[in-house]
Amino acid sequence: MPEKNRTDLPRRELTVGEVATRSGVAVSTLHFYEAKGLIQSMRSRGNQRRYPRSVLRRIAVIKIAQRTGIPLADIQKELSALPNDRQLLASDWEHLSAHWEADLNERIAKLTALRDQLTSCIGCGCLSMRDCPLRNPYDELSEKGTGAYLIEHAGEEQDEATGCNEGSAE
Amino acid sequence: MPEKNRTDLPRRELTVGEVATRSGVAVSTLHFYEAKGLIQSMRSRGNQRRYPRSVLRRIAVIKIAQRTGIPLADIQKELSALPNDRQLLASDWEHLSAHWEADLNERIAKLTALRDQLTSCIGCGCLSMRDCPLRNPYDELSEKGTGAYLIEHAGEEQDEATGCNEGSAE
DNA sequence: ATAAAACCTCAACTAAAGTTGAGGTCAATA
DNA sequence: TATTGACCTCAACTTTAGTTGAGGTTTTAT
Repeated sequence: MPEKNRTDLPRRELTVGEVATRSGVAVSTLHFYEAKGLIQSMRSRGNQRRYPRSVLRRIAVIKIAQRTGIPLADIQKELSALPNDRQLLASDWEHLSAHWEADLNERIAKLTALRDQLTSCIGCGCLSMRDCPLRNPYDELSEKGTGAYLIEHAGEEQDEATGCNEGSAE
Repeated sequence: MPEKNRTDLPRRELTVGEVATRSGVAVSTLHFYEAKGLIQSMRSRGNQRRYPRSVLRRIAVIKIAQRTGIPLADIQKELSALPNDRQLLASDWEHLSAHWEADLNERIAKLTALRDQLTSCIGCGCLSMRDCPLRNPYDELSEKGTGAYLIEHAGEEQDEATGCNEGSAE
């Protein structure tokens, strides 16, 4: 029966193991987050990690951001760009969460648009390069300049001009 | 000026390069997809890949599925589980797209729930393990039995019972 | 016939987000 | 005090979705 009282003074610093169980992330992940600059730790004389309780809040924020689909590198940037850099204030949370909410909304809008196109194309199945909205992802295009549009439309004139519902006309 | 007429008989088999430009994916990606069993090719006497035109439709379907967030391995499974396995019929598309639509809807619902929680928590920021809906992702839980719930709630009684809006109470 | 463009294979590399293991140290308890 | 569980570092491995490069062959056009 490990993880016992451990001199349970009301408010001590936490060990990695304690942070791990209380936050629900693995010890190796805490090491990893530290290496990536997402969290910091103090060390005991014996070089073991010791965390202030505020790290739990920080990890909670990281996990929420991840759920919204933000990559760790971006989370790190935003956390470290905070005025103070260490403690997460309520105002920080307000700032971050508002930002992430906007991000989430964008991704939801994108997926919803895709879903609607898919819905309207289920009965069709033409996938025509010219006519099918599924084949013309302009939104993708504007979000990153891959040049996909130009590539996808090269040779368009004489190719793939299949009518709707032709099945497998090969 | 490469990629010229190349004996432009009305309907020939396509080379990798042609498939690449017409589908908008790189040649290396076509190799990769073939290695993963997502597409197949015939070979010329000189061992070069030759594709039937139907491969363009197949790639279109793969790309759409990817946009919805389906991993390639799953796409491969679904494509290879098709009655016929080679040509994509309109009925196949109907089947696949209906399935993916359901999948998409689920993901949209999840993100929307998260967004709503985020919205309601922006002004709060308590992130309380006990009270904050953002900290209790039951949906995640039911989708994969990570045991996150139990871990996240271990030691709940005496810890992290922070009230709302306490800022950084460290 | 020959040069250039396109193609081939195979191995190695990339990025993200971690996990696993080896070899060794620290700390709390019996 | 000794043991055991927790901890340390560092390197290597995992997965997904590809990309890059080396070294060599095939096609096509001139």
